[in-house]
Amino acid sequence: MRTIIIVEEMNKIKKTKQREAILEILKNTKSHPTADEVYQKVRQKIPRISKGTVYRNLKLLTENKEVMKIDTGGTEGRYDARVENHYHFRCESCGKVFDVDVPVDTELDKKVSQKTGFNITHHVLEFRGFCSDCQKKAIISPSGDKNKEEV
Amino acid sequence: MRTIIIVEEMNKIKKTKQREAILEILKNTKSHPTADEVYQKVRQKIPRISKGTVYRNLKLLTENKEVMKIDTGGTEGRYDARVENHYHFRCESCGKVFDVDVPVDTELDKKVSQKTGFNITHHVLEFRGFCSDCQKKAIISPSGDKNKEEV
DNA sequence: AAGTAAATAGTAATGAGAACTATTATTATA
DNA sequence: TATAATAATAGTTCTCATTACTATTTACTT
Ligand SMILES: [Mn+2]
Ligand SMILES: [Mn+2]
Ligand SMILES: [Zn+2]
Ligand SMILES: [Zn+2]
Repeated sequence: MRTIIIVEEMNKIKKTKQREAILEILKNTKSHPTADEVYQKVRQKIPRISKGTVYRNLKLLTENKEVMKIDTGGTEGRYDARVENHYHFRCESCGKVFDVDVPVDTELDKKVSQKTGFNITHHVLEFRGFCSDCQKKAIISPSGDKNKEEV
Repeated sequence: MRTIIIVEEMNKIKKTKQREAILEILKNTKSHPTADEVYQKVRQKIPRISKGTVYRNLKLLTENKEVMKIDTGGTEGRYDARVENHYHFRCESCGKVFDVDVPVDTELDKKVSQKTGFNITHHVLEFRGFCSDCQKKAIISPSGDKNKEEV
């Protein structure tokens, strides 16, 4: 009787056109789309793709670090093919998310690690406010008008 | 016929023991509880309180800036009676959230505002990694054991 | 070409949170 | 204090993002 040690019993990941299409879409957009937005886009190429497939592959791609999930700001996750750590800005009016290209402060992680004793792997930084478009659109309503009433 | 101008037709907020109990709980904890955790806690004082009441009041208190909602890190919102901006650390193993007391970099907001043209009101910063407890608990499994197999 | 295991489409289930509604509690007023 | 007005509650249903399930299809191995 021979003894065989199987060193690695790895799950083999098969290449599919669905997953490739999803990755391609994320590589070609800067808008940080939600799962549903990715779904709408990929349907143009693969009309019979199911939403479950989109979710499953977004998760897989995230686990494999081929894309990153932005989990800040409420309910919907957003996806980003730019996988190295970087910062974002989220408009509190329209909800759009933009890249903010200032250097990532890795020293801060070390500093806080020292101070707190936590093992810090990274940090997530999101700026909030109003984007250029929403600033333009903002209409200052005449003071009090809404709640004035004649009796 | 007299003309009366009602300058302000304000929604009057009534004081309730439910809302006061919720606020009290948040003021007396540092653990950044979820809505459900607040619900479990407040039931000890008001057993017949409903979950909807907890959600509604957490929203109201957040709108009134008496508490703040932490909306980073996935699905569940967490609540914090410390309302001035400050940073957090989230353990990626147990999910606990801790305060990180380093000064908030408001200059960064100005800098990014200038650079991008966004009207930035604030930023949200969350450190990620493993808390002290989870570092201790971590057991390094003998290399490959899990996937070794005898045939 | 045949065998296998992973991935898919389609559908059902889950779970956080919001909406709805009849009843109750709080505040204003006579 | 009694009465009236209306905000808030309890309990329930609904919504919506995401995951789980399952029979069928597809990709890779031999
Ligand atoms: Mn990005
Ligand atoms: Mn805090
Ligand atoms: Zn905007
Ligand atoms: Zn932990």
